[in-house]
Amino acid sequence: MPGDDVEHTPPLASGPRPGRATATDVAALAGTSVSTVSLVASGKTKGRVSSSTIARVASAIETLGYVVDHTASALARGSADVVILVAPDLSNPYYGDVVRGIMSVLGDRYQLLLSVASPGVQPDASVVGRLTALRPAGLLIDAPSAEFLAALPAGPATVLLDAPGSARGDAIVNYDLVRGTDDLVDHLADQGHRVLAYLDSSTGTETFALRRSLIEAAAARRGLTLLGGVASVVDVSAAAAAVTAAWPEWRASGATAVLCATDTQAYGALASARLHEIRVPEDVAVSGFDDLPSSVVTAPGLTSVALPGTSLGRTAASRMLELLGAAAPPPANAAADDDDDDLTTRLVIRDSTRHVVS
Amino acid sequence: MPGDDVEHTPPLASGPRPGRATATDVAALAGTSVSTVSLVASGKTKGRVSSSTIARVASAIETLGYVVDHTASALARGSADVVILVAPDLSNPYYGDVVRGIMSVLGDRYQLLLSVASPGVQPDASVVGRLTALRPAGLLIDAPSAEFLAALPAGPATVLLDAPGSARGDAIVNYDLVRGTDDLVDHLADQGHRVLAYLDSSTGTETFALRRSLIEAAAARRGLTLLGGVASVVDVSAAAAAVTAAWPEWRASGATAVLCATDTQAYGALASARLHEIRVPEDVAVSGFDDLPSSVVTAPGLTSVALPGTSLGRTAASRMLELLGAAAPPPANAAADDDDDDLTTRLVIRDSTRHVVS
DNA sequence: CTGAAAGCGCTTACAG
DNA sequence: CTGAAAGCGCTTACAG
Repeated sequence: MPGDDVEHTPPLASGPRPGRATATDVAALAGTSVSTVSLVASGKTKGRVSSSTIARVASAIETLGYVVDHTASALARGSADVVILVAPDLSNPYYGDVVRGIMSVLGDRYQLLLSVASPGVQPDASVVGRLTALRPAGLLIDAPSAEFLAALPAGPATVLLDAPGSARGDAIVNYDLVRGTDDLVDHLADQGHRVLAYLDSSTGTETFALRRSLIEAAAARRGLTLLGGVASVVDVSAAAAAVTAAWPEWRASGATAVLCATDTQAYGALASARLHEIRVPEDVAVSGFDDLPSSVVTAPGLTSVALPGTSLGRTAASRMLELLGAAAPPPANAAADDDDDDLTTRLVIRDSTRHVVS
Repeated sequence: MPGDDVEHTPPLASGPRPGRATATDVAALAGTSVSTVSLVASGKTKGRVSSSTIARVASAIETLGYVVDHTASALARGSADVVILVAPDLSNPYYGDVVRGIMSVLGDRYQLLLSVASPGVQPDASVVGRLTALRPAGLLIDAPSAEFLAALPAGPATVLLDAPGSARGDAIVNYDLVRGTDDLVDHLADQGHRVLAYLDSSTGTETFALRRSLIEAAAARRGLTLLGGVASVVDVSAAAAAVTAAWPEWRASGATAVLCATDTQAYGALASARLHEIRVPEDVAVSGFDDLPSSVVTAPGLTSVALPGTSLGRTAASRMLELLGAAAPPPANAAADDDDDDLTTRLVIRDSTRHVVS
């Protein structure tokens, strides 16, 4: 009789083991080997385990609350079910959207590990070493600098987010920034602005270089003058200080609009304007990028190029699942072709630019 | 001659090994055993390894760019150098501060892994299982619900953040909310308000229950009426909708001030007021909690109870290092006693409440 | 279909 | 001071 040759399982009288149940515990309870437990736990039973054994093991797993030890599994398989997101900064609420998009696609299959740098500082090579020591299955790199990319190891699957201009062999997911920036400059030109000032981000990531050059191109197309050379980190106070310092020169050059690389910096511009009794939009128009939730309630409401962060996250995560050979969750709408998510940026016009320059 | 008995190291002619160098590689290069490499790599050489051996191994480590494999190390030691932060939501920029504070204290010693739930949803027991399968050295739980705490495993070191009312044996780091809420209610009472409306968070975490009860207590102390029962998730639009719906009743009850559980919800209140042409602060005063960076530039500027998020993160991380037996970095100012960081909340008064009710 | 065995790369007593 | 060996808990050929 099958089952008779099973040694009497160690008396459970000794109480639940301190700590987690192991595959050995499950095997003992189910009367099988650890190999079989592993097969069942990882779902690789197709044509290899009888259904009665599967049932027995499954119930033992259930009873003991067994969860595969991630560390041991990672060591044995050579890589962990962990995807690491490297992002420059978390204080920008915009990243919350990206993270949410990523997690919605990754689901339970992979853990998302976050590696954040200090504001304005890019993670360096030593970070990369410690990161890969965790044996991640994949690396998601948001808004990287060129130096950081150069230090990246070749090992794990890598997807770059918001990294225009990177020519590595990696998968890259970028916003379509052209639409939003063109619309922004067109809108300002239509309002009668002739001289625009640009507050850049000093973070030194490619996405900001692209934003600047797209605005330059659009300004040239419309015959507008663009004043550059001013930058700050992505922080309200720092941006306010930079704007305050730049103001005399901008004024002298006849600038009537301040375009900022991020909404956060635009908040600084608004604060600086308020402080110096410069009226927005009457004296100067102000715009940003990101369309943060709070941009609805600033004084005045902030015109902004909206970046679809959740779409970026979802698309990047889907790409990652492809690279990892895991099936991406089926798209909700079968109409879409490859990308279900629209990465087009979109201009949101609010009162901060609603004034016609005479 | 020491070193002569070293087998000629495998010909490097075959090129750098694909993948990372292992302790075995280092041992071969240095002419020692893996045991010794392990000792040197982890700095446990005190009285166990000769300085010449240390030097040899160190240089081999340098040469090969050896980094201890985190996974294997975690398996051998029983726990990983990973600290997991469980937070309800990342879209609130306030969490950026907390994360920054935590990382500044954890430094290179531990990796911070982030587990975020969907907005308004608490992570449940299955999350806990997968979390502990990673063998984290510690768990940092921010703003947990009672149910979540009940599902927590006893294993890893745990520090609760912003979890008033939790009576587990865990280390808990809380804000001192009394000061900020008392000042808020006093301020409103001084301005002549007699009936206050409260927009609660529907997230169901303890910190919000405490905020409400502290406001209730302060209102009672000052003889004010507090209207409750209205709540929304922490989201601008949701809050706006909730306020819009509540407005008739609040008006009828004579409320002249709307206190919100978060700045984000206060933004919604501002947006709703603007939409319905209710003037702030003339018709109604509005306040929040968090003092987000953008609260400086809302229209009008938002009065808010500032929560020192960075301090919370730093303090919690220090507590964690204590629990883990790792020395916390020495406090910058030796004056402080136990806590270097001030967790006192502070009322920041802006225009949204600057109107005397007649 | 099933299990014994080797191996993932470390760490840690333990014996020299 | 140093190294051989066992073990962490899995996974995966491999042989039945």
